[in-house]
Amino acid sequence: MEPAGRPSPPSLTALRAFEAAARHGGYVAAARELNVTPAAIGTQVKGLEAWLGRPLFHRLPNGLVLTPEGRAVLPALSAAFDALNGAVRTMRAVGRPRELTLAALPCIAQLWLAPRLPGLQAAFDLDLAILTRDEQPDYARELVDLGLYFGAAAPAGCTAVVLARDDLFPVCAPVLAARLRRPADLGGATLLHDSVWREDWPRWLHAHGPGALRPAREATFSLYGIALDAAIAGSGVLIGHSALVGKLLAEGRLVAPFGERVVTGPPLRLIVPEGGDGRLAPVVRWLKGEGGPNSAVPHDSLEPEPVAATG
Amino acid sequence: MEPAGRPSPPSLTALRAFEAAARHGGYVAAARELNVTPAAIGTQVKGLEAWLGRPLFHRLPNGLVLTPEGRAVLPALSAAFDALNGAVRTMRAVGRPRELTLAALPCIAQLWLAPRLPGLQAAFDLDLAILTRDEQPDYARELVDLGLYFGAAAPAGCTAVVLARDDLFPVCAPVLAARLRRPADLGGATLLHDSVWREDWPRWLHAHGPGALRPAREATFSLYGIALDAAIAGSGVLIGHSALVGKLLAEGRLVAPFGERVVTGPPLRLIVPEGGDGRLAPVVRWLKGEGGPNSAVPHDSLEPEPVAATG
DNA sequence: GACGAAGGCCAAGAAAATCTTAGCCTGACC
DNA sequence: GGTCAGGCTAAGATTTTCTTGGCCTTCGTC
Repeated sequence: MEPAGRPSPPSLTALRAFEAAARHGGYVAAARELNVTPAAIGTQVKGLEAWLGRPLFHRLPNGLVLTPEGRAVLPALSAAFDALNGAVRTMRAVGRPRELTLAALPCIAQLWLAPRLPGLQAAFDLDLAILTRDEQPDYARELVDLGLYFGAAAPAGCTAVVLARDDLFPVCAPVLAARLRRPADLGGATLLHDSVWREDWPRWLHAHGPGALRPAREATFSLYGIALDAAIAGSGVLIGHSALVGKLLAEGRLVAPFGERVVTGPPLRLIVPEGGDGRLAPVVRWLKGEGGPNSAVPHDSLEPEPVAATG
Repeated sequence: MEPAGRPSPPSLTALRAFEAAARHGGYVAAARELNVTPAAIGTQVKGLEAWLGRPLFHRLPNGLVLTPEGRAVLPALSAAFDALNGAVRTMRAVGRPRELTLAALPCIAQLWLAPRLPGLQAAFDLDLAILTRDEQPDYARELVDLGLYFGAAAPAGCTAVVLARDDLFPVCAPVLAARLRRPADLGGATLLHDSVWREDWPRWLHAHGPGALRPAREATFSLYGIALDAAIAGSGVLIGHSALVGKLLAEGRLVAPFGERVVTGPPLRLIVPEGGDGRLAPVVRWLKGEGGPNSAVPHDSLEPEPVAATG
């Protein structure tokens, strides 16, 4: 019953499943994007191949590779779905002009964005939806108007505005700082880690630390915000991100015992999907204005120099 | 459960239903295009409006009118679906390079195309699918590679090649022709009609007929091919279309009793959707070559003049 | 002014598409 | 050689989508 002859088009679901699988090079990733199981993707792709009458993927033992046919149609398909998603985006923007969806790293949402939310809402009368996600969303596919992430470059199809440079340096509660005069003193302290930023301490120590450091204790937190709370509570020393801890430093709840010794990470960027509606521009401008003054880094010497993107 | 907050996109089905409804300006037409019932379209559109949070159509007593929101998003949506359909078209072309789908008016399929099919298949080794439809398909939406219709102009998004001019004139079996020396003689004959070409006789009579004609009898057929069979059988006089009856005239099975008295209708055109794959070009060329010689009109005076495409 | 056709709306149930679960298989990698 | 990741399949469940049938309004016709 498969070569029915009637040129009834394949289902849109199948096309979308194939497009996602082809773009990601695998069912698992495609399934994640579409919020289904890999088996569902596989079924749809198989159906599409049946409709076509020939395979779209070579099933190699270690994964999928597009056939020439598949490779030939993927660009057009992807472009079409991008257009479709763009249409949906403008549709929502037209339908709910006051709604704005922001995606951000959880810690950015908590530490950078949250304090600025009242001001943002006061300035624009917006209904804000905050989406906290560890990975940047696919702006072409998801209904996200803006993103807030650390990154060296803008994702494809987006422009990016640097909101604040990001310098990494140890921070701790004032009571602990008294005992920390030189990096070597960290040997007697508890080092606090964030699980997704495991490299923060190694990077800083590599640049500024004593040769071999064996800290007294270590603790790892799955959320940077919690780690910061622990640091404030005096539990140990955490690597602070200047873009996020500026306010806490200004308030004196945290101090930077080795203030001038920093390493520089990718800056905090505001990601603006291209082709967005005009109502975004003032918001972008406002957020950009917020970036500078309020995220004050504690070292004047670092301020004037504009940040260059690193590979 | 409708304002869920999660920006999950609307279903592709709903988008497609809305797009079709907006394009056609009504659920009924959209339902026809998508092969569902109007109620299904209505449900989907309602769901999309619920997702959006505001209506896309004004429900006026006499029909639907797009709201400003709807009007704002329609172009982008239509373009996206056009792109999607284009992608599917190239997909199928890539997957089955030997397959070609031709849409044609039933009478054209029977009288013009059928005799040429063997030659076409011999020339190109194609798997042909013939789709007979009274109305031209929407080439951007349906998997149709070529169309054969009478028409004054090419549909939007298509180019057209004139295959043959179309002149209308009475035809009948030779035995009947003896009694028809002047148009006034038609008063004693049976006039054969085609139900979709009801205007053929009036048009011809208006141009060439006697003032007031009361034919002896009339008969109407729902298919032109059947009407032609009736004419061949001597049942009456039919308006012949030069593009379709050339062969029958050449064989002598029909004659044109008032040969030089014709009215000209829209020419027979080959419709070529733009953006088609390259494999179409030779087929178009072949069909164009077929148009001239084989569709011989019975009057030499008409032959030499080449037909120019009209706007 | 009654009537029928056309078009849209709705609710309930049917049908179909889609998705998940669970188990199997493969090659890759330690 | 065990484990893991990724793809395949079948069967059954779930969700989405569609149809049916009835109601309502308007419009054009007689």
